[in-house]
Formats: sequence, structure tokens, C-alpha cells
Amino acid sequence: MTKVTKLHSTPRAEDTRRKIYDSALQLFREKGFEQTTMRDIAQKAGVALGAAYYYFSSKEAIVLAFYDEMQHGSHEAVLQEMQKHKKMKDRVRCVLEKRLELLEPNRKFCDALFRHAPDSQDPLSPFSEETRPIREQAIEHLRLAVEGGDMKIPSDLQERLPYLLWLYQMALILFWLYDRSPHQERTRQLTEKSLGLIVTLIRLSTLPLMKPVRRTVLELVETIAIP
Amino acid sequence: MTKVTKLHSTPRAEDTRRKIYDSALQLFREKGFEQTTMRDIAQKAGVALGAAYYYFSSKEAIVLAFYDEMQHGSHEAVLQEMQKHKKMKDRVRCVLEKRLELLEPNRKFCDALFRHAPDSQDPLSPFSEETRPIREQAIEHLRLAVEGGDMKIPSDLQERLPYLLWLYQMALILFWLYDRSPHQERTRQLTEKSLGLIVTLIRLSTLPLMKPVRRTVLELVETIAIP
DNA sequence: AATTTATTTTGAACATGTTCAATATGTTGG
DNA sequence: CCAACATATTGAACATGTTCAAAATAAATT
Repeated sequence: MTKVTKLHSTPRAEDTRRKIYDSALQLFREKGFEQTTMRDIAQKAGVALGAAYYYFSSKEAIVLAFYDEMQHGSHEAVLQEMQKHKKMKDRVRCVLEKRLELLEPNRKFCDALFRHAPDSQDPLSPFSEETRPIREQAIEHLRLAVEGGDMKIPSDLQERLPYLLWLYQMALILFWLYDRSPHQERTRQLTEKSLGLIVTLIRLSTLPLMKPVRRTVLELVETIAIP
Repeated sequence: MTKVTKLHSTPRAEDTRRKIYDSALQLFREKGFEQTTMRDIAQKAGVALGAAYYYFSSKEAIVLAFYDEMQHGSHEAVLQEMQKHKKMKDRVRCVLEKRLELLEPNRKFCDALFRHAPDSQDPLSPFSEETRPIREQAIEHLRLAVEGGDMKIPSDLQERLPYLLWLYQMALILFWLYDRSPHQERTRQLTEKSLGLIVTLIRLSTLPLMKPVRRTVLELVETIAIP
């Protein structure tokens, strides 16, 4: 009879994992992802090199764990903050701002997350099967932002809009990552302007004139949707 | 008196460089970028490992050399093909199709080009200072496609449209890179649909109603433009 | 031709992500 | 408490991108 055993779930294991995870993030924040070696991490955590790989399948998996924790840890806070607003624009802005706010202290190593983005086969890609749960919760936030808002969304657009906004959020994060302007001022500019544009475009999309455009956009979204 | 010496420019050097370059591309095509080691490349080229680094500053630099060669090598062909068309849509399609056609046999390793895209400090990023010449020629192609076309472009948009189309092209290539559909059918779909959409949007942008939208878009483009 | 300088080539050495067999430590059923 | 199993830890070994000082070769100068 095989016993189902959860690995890494004993108190001691949990503790070791935490030590490794915390050491890693601290070093990543100080020196960046590339400049931090797995040996650095193990040493700081006071364990052998191999231990790091017992708990994390790779160096980048540590960053993914961070992203996962951030995504799930922010769930309540985002919902709460969002409730304060009625307008869809403000609600979406909430989601976007909260994300950047959480990423802020970790700006130095988050680029590692996008390193493998172009390969959807890579488990660490934001588009991969493995990162689906993270992605879906992020999309869920945006769905709530849209549905709880005051805006009338054409029904055929309603379904896919959250996914589109997620793509938009990813693009913003990417831009933010290498925004070299002081305090990432340009990202804030870009966010405001693009957010306004999106709202305007959705408004315009209700015009009869725009029917064919909306149809094309929707077909397009189906083409790029992740099954 | 210092003598200006061009490195790697003697016939022998040129020959060695070529051997390394050709071996590398062949291996990349067969096994992909990751699966090919610098030792493989050196061995196939019949030189020592160090020689590869004498001619290419890194493994990825070989891919960049390929991209550069492709970009410059295709210049005439693109211009010629483009002349056959009057409509802007067809002319832009020419540019897009030619690019994908040239990338096609090298699909297996081109993803390496985007690996470092998120870091504009990285010399190999498509947005870096180092890759500026390649980028600018690509943008130039799109400028010619637009200007030689039959379409009336609002003057304030004219200036930045080629850059926008270049961003669009980059996104398409990215999509194409991990399009797993047979013969990358979805990329072709996406290209047609999005191209149609772009043309429609430009048309619509001439409407007086769209004046404020166009202004926002242009401000937005200024924000994301590479200086 | 001999000497000096410039270029090209070499391969050993290094750094670092990763694997894995061995060992230690803890847990459990008898 | 003991054996047997499960879990956790170790560190040496490996693969591979990269560096670099030394050696080989070619070119230029005297």
C-alpha cells in the first residue's frame, strides 16, 4: 500500500525551505538575479548547495515561487482596495497599481520572469501550462474589476476583455521593468494614458459604426487566446 | 604612431570566422540554441574552443550576427518585392512576410533573440543601443511601405507610424516563435486579421470624432519611443 | 634575413547551474 | 526499543559558457 506523502511539509522542511527562499530573495534584491549564485544562497541560508535544489527545481523557480506568493498573497488586498471604487477605470487601475507596488522592491530580479517568456513550452513562461493558476487568478482580478464596474461592456467583448487586460498588464510590467526614468515616471504616464485610451475605445466600440471593428478584434483575440 | 588595425579582416580570419558561423547556424538549426554547445560549434568548425570567442563575444552574439546578416541581406529583396504593390496593406504585408520567410528555417533558435529582450541594457536586446542599426533599417522598411503606399495618413501619425509598425512586427515574430499550430497557420491568421484592423483603424482615425483618440495615441507613442 | 610587432589560435582554468549517490536524520509499525 | 521506511541533507562530480595567458603564425620594419 503506497502512502501519500507530502514532500517538504514537515516543520523542519518548511523551515529549511523558508531559510533558502528568504536568503534568495534578499540576495536577489541586493545583487539582482544574475549576480546571485546558488552557492551564495545556500551559504546565506546555512545549508549545502544540494538543499536548495531539494526545495526548488531551479534558480528561476525561486523567482516563480515569489511571484506565486505575491499573486496569492495580494488577493484580499486587491479585492478590498477595489471595492472602494465604482468606475471601471479606477478599479482596473487598482489592480495594476497594486501589482507594481508589490513588484517595486523586487524590481532588480523580476526580469528573470520574462527571460523565458518567448517559449510557451518552458514551465516558467507566463503563458505555460504550469503557470496557469497564477495567470488565471490574475485574470480573475481583472474580471472582477470589469464586472464590478459601472461600465457597459458589449456582451461579446465581456468574455474576453479580462484576458486582454491581462495581456495589457503584462506589457506594462515589461515596460516598467526597464523603465530607467526616475521613479519609473514614464510607466505611470503610460499607464494613465493607455488606461484612458482603453476606456475610450471600449466606449467607442458600442457605436454601430464600430460593429465590424469589434468583430475583427474578437476574432483576433480568439486567435491569440491560450486554450 | 598608432596604427589602425581591423581585426578579423584578413582572408584567413574571414575564413575561420565563416567556418565558425556556418557550423554554429547549422547546429542551431538541427538542435536548437540551448542544445548546441560552444564546444560542439568549435569542434564542427575544426578549431579550438577559444577561437569561437575570438570571433564572437558570446554564444548569443552568433545569433545576433545571423539576424544582422538577414536584415541587411534582405534589403534589396524587400524593396523589390514592395514595388509590386500599391496598397499600403500589401506593402506592409510584404515586409512582414519576407521577414518570417527568412526566419522560417531558423525557427528553432531565433527565440534566443528575445531571451534578453526585457533588459534594454543588454547589448543583445532588440531595444538596445547596440542593435540600433538593425532596428533602424527594419523601421526604414516599414517607413517605405507606408510612404510609398496609397493611403492617406494623418500627418501627425505619419512620423511615428513606422515605429509602431515595427513594434507590431516584433510582437508578430514573438507570436510566431511559439505558434505550435501546423505550419504556423495561426500566425498567418493573426497577421491577416491584425493587418486589416490596423488599416481600418488608420482609416477611422481620420474621422473628426477620433481627433482626441489620435492625440492620446500619439502621446502614448512618445512615451514608449526609444530616444 | 633577422627582428619586431600584430594577429590568430590554443587549451587549460574558472564560475556557476544542476544532478545524484551516499549519508544522516526523523518517523512508524511491531 | 528496534528495524524498516520516509524524509532531509550533504558535497562531490558534471556540463557548459566564458576568460586568459601562452604559443603559433603572419606581417611589417630595419
